[in-house]
Amino acid sequence: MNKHYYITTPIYYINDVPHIGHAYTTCAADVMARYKRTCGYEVFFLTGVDEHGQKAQKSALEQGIQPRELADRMLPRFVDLWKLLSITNTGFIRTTDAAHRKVVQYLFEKIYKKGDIYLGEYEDWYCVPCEGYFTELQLKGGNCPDCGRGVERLKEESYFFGMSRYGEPLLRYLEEHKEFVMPEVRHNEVASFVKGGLHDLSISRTTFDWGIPVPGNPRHVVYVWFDALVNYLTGVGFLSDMELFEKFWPCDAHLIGKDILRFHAVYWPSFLMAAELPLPKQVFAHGWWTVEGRKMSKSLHNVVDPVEMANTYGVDEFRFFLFREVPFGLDGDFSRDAIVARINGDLANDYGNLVSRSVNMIGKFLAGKLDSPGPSGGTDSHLIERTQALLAEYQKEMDAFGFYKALNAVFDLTGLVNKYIDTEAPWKLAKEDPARLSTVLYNIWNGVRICTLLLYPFMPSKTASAWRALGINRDIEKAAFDEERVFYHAGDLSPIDKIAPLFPRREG
RNA sequence: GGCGGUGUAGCUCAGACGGUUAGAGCAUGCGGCUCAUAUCCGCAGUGUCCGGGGUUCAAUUCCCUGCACCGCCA
Repeated sequence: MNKHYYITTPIYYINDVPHIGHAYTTCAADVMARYKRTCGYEVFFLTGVDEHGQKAQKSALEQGIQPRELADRMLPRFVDLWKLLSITNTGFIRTTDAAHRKVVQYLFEKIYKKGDIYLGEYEDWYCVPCEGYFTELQLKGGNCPDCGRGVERLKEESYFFGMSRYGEPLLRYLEEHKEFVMPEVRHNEVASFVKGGLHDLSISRTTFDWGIPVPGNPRHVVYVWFDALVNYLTGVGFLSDMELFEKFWPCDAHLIGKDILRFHAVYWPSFLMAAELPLPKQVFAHGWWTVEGRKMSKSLHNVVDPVEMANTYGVDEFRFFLFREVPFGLDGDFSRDAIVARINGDLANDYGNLVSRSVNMIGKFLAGKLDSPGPSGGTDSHLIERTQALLAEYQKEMDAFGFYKALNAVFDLTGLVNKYIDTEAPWKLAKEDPARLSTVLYNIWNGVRICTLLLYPFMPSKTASAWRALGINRDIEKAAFDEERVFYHAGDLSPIDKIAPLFPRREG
């Protein structure tokens, strides 16, 4: 196999309780991973957890346990969630992995020896919960501009990364690679930030020790972001399995929330340039979810729990909603009304009902067995041509993380097939024209099959049921896009009979 | 304060290198079918395309300006 695709999520902070935002990024990566597999790519899909840092150390201390033990306890929250949400990651990294420590130290040392890391002194206002320094100007009323809590004056010896000298090369890279940061708004933000000039970056801490020690100076631990970003290398075998690494690096896409754009689009490429490693092809920053029109926050008690959503509405329905409701990259609003409307409208009425009526007609009118098609007429060609056009659109959008538009194309297709059924009226043909009937049902079967194929990355389990109901014995997870995209007559189908409603309608 | 974006049907949004009746989905109303999860298909709408000015034979689409909201930075 020579087509490779490497996609990542951020590593999630072990202290966090997983919410819709975590689920969003990870599901997006999963949708892309599944899609790329159907397109014949060998996919490496990495996610994981970030365990280091002052905040985790503090929590552990409060609970009277070691930070590592805290991490062990919290880990299942993420691992179990990904299992629940049908996530097909092929790699999972913990920043406490020995292999990771080795990579972080290796790179630190390499960049140090090169002269891009030097020892200096850092002084500024520091917010402990946010683990961030702020300048006098950034403070809001003397407090942390992010969380509003108090800050303390801190001075520490620190290693600095000479990021200032990477401003120019980075700017050039941004100009030559318009797709490096997506969507375009984010690209512009990054470019204007870099144009403003980059400062050297403090990349070690001495105020706590829960982290990776700086090689040769264990009083320092490596700054969390240096530690965290490097996971993208460790996770594909850098140093430990260079064959794997060579196959997948540079990364095709880092998926992130827009809040961590700067780390990924400025710091990370600078680190990589300093380490003389190729830069990732794309950083894609998606938007935030509000809840019933309001910002999601602990204090408002409106944090959306993905486990509850999956249990209440179904895993596939939840996944689908995330990408159907809002263009990927923009902010969106989550509400129970909205997800119910999507389930009833798109899934029950449009797609689900289409599957039901199609399967049922083949069962009822053809005794469950499809014949090869007879001569085609104008409506048939129209159906086939439009389907191919929509497929092309779907593919173009999927390749660029245009999930929303890709799904629009899918629902244009369900509309097209529903309309074809209406105009051809197989229930009449059953009485009047059996030859034409088998051609029409053959076309319908193909249309529904293609809808199902296109929905598979979003709803792996429901589409697998539909696939089986269509009589297909092959596993939908192994379906090859290029084989399945055409109308064909399959000789090896199981009898097609009935299907229980895939998506029962819900009360508001 | 600097840079960037957005403002179009009740709601969410698409769109026009300037040019005949400005679009889609949802919601609403009416009609049709009966294979199907009372589902599907068709029809009907409604809009000072944010305000003001300019360029032009012609602007909602281009330019300037004002207002509102949003993002990034300081």
